[in-house]
Amino acid sequence: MLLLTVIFLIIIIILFFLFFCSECTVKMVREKIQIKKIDNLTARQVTFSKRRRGVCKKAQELSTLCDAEVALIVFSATGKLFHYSSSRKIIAVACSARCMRIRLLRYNRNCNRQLSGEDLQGLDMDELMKLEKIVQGGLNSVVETRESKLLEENAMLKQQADFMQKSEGTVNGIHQSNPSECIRNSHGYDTSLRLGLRFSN
Amino acid sequence: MLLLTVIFLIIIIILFFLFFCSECTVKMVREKIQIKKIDNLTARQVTFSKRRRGVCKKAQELSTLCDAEVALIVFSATGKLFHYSSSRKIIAVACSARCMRIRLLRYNRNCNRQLSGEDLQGLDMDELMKLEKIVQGGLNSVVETRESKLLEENAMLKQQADFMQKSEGTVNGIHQSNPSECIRNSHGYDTSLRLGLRFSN
DNA sequence: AACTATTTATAAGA
DNA sequence: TTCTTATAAATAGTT
Repeated sequence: MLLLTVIFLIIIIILFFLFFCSECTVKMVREKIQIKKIDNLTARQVTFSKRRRGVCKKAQELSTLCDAEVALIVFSATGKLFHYSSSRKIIAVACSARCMRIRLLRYNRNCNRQLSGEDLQGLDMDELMKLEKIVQGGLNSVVETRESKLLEENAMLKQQADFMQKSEGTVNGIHQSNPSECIRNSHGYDTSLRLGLRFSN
Repeated sequence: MLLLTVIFLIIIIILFFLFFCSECTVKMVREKIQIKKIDNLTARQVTFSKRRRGVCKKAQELSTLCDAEVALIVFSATGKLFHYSSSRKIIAVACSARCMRIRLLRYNRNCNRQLSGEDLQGLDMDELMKLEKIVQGGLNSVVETRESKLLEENAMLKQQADFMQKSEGTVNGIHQSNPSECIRNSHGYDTSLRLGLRFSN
């Protein structure tokens, strides 16, 4: 009887020991990370690889579960492009809307100077939220005055082309040297791409 | 002594009971979900709201931790737009690249017909991965022949405008009726936006 | 909107 | 890079 009691006591003690031991190691082994730039290059690259896949998966799931259209665009610090889009149209829609806005801005301003590279850089989705009203108010005038605006439009397009050509071959101001290294996405495509655009913060 | 032993036995039994009880309820209370469209409308909307915030947070974290440029664009099933972008440029870069590609395709094809709505819908990021080579091979000819192509370019732009105007006010083929309902993003902006574009699958 | 039991993502280490 | 493990984080179901 005494022996039995001792055995049970030992079992209880072992259980408590295991419990508290794991409690202690919790805080030793892994702390929650701070959301700030990871200093160590290797760790940053590993985390990028893991989390990029994680975000992409989440985006896909959101699209499938909730019948939503989702597009995700990621440029690594080395200038590689990765993307996911739930349908072929979502990027086209966003870009068409943005192109519309650029052109409508020009009409509404009655501005004759050429659109500069800086103007192009400053336009993004943050400004798209005002698109609807601008489209409603400005589209008719676009159509009505388009004949007299042909050259103006083309000046803008030409400037866009020049802007891209000027920065050709540099990303983050550094010439890329390893074009063959690439990662394939979930569709099996090579999405590694040097965009040929300056991309500074 | 006997009493003590019995007490320990009872403790052990209770522990095991609790253990197995929780094991059983595991499979009762929550199964892992299948990644397919959620049938119930309310559940789908709730999940959309939760997961959209989740993906957006993940995108932000990826950008901060790994020094990457990230853009996320989400259209809900009702046509509302939500987005996150780590810098003001990433969408502009993607759109500029896409616009370049549309125009270069036209030059390379030596095609005189007007770009149709279908052509616009078919172009997206999947094709952007080939951009660099096209830019390298085609940009010079763009600049050289631009004078004779002014009208052709404008035909394309005009067609884009018409395409947007034709579908004005409908998303997924359904007229929206609640323009005032909106959700603010992390920047505090109203990103709810009816794009005025047909958006079918 | 809040809770919580569970699944999922992922940091650290190998 | 990929695997494992243990913890942190996200979230499905419920209230």
